[in-house]
Amino acid sequence: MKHLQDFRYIEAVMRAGSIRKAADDMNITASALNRRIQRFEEEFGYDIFERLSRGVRLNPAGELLIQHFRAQQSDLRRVQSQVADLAGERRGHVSIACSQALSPYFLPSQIATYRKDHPGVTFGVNIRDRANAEEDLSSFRSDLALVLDPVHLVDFEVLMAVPQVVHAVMRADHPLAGKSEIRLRDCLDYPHVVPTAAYAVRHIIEQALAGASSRLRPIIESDSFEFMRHYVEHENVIAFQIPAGLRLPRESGLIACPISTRDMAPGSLLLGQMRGRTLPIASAKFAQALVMAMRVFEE
Amino acid sequence: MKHLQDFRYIEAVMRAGSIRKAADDMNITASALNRRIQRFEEEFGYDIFERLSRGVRLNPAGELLIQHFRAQQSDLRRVQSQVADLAGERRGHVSIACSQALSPYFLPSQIATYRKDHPGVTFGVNIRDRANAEEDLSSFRSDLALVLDPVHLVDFEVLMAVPQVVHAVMRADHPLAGKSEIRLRDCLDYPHVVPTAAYAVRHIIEQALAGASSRLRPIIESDSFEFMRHYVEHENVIAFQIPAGLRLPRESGLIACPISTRDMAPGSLLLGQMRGRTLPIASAKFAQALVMAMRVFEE
DNA sequence: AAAAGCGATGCACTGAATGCACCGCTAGGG
DNA sequence: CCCTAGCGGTGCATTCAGTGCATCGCTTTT
Repeated sequence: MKHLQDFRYIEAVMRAGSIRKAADDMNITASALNRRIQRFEEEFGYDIFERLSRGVRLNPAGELLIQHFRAQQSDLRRVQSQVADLAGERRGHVSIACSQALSPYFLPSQIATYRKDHPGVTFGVNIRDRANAEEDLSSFRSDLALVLDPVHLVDFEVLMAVPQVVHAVMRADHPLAGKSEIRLRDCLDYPHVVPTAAYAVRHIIEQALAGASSRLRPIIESDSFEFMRHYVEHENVIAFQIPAGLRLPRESGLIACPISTRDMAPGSLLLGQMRGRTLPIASAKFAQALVMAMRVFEE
Repeated sequence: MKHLQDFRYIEAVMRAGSIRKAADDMNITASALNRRIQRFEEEFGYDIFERLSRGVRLNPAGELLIQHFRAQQSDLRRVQSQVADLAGERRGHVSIACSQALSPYFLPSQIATYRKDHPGVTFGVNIRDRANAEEDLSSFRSDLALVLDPVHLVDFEVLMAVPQVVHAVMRADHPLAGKSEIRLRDCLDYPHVVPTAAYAVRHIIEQALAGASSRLRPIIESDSFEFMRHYVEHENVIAFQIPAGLRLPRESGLIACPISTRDMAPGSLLLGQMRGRTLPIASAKFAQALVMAMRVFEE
């Protein structure tokens, strides 16, 4: 869309940090780009860049403006999607930021199910940790976010929330296997692997241990749940995961067992969007489908 | 802002109903305008006008697009206002749609009070009946609406609500004067003047009389509360008004007396904005001040 | 002191947007 | 039944806003 050209240039300058570099990126001369920005600032009424000796940087006014442009661009896509819908095309694109835990089973199966009914809809899946997912929403990079215990909750409008009790994952021949629930301190007596601090599961465990006498003594810290789950198959250790991130068929030889809620508060798996935003048709419909799917985790 | 030029042209065509008329209005040739619109439709991906033999008309896609443009334009004003605010200019513009009842006393005094502290803020006051006020919000013509019993409440986000018992206004020498509250049927035994059907006060009275044996026999129907209040000074009749629309000093010789709530449900005076919209700083601040002022009508 | 990198600006040029003239079509009226 | 008025659409010449080039003045780095 041509009327957003200025925005594209401004964003390029913001990214590049200098007009000349941005001009190079955008295949235009620095002088032309410079004048575009000067003209825009004049029309807008205020400078949006502060001129430094080594380039330029957005000032607070510019930050506000970028946010406006992003919202506007996203809303235009929503309008186009709605128009496509009433033109009977049934197309659309859904972008979703989600926690790593959901990437192997939950989200793929949900998307596959949805695409059976809506083959024209395409998806963008961005794996983000609990802090970054919200930023994805507010910068309009993702329409939806599916996150365990997000950090700030500003700009995060909750569409659905379900509790997720952390489970201990172990081999079926582990001494603790077979119980209906496990105490956290029992887990710590055995070798265990835990996620790094960026992950909600780690955060929940740390919270549970705050003030307690026991401490984590992980033999492995990892930022990959996939790695940890597979490691359990090799060494008889305990890993931790939430139900929505699990699918353990009998032949895998692994079992999952809930940690007692006496020891540990359940996490909250939240589906959310940017506060106040009207989602494109496709994203809104998919969010609806996710809400239905999440009901299985409700008590 | 130059990047909204296409929008201005599209809106002009929508208003004029034909490209040629719009071209005339916008001081451009019809061919240039025609091509701008064709180019835009191509970029956008869908036609936004249906071509009739006597001109053009927005199709549903166009309606959606216009709504998008209006929201975008309004949001750009908000950004400019916020930038002005952080530039220390403390300027801004507040547009408010309000019921006629509030135009003589309540709103002027509120605005005057506000402008004492914020002399840089300008105002646009649009008198609208209870149906039109909401349309003003959703087309972004007004930032705020202060309305008695609005009709639809779609897109209307309530910021504050206070009850308003309809009062009978009469001369101090009227037979009914001096009571602490009046029954509605007693009013009807005396000559009375009522607002026309577009007004909430009339609607409340009609609702109260639905199914009752008494009926309105107004000697005058008017769409001006100002006229009716002054008419009471000339002929000893009863008029109706809400407290927020009244200010009757002793020397006016008029008194107001509440109609018994046994006869008539109180109306609701609502302050609202377009649902989900982020208001410009100035409007949000003024809304806050109005909310405080409306508290005096709370029970 | 020199070099490198930056934003700003004067000047000539180019191409996208415009204006003009005209086409084909439809609705409404004599 | 034709005829005219009004409409959207289009080919072509023209114009001016946007661009590229060269260069300036400045700051930072070497």
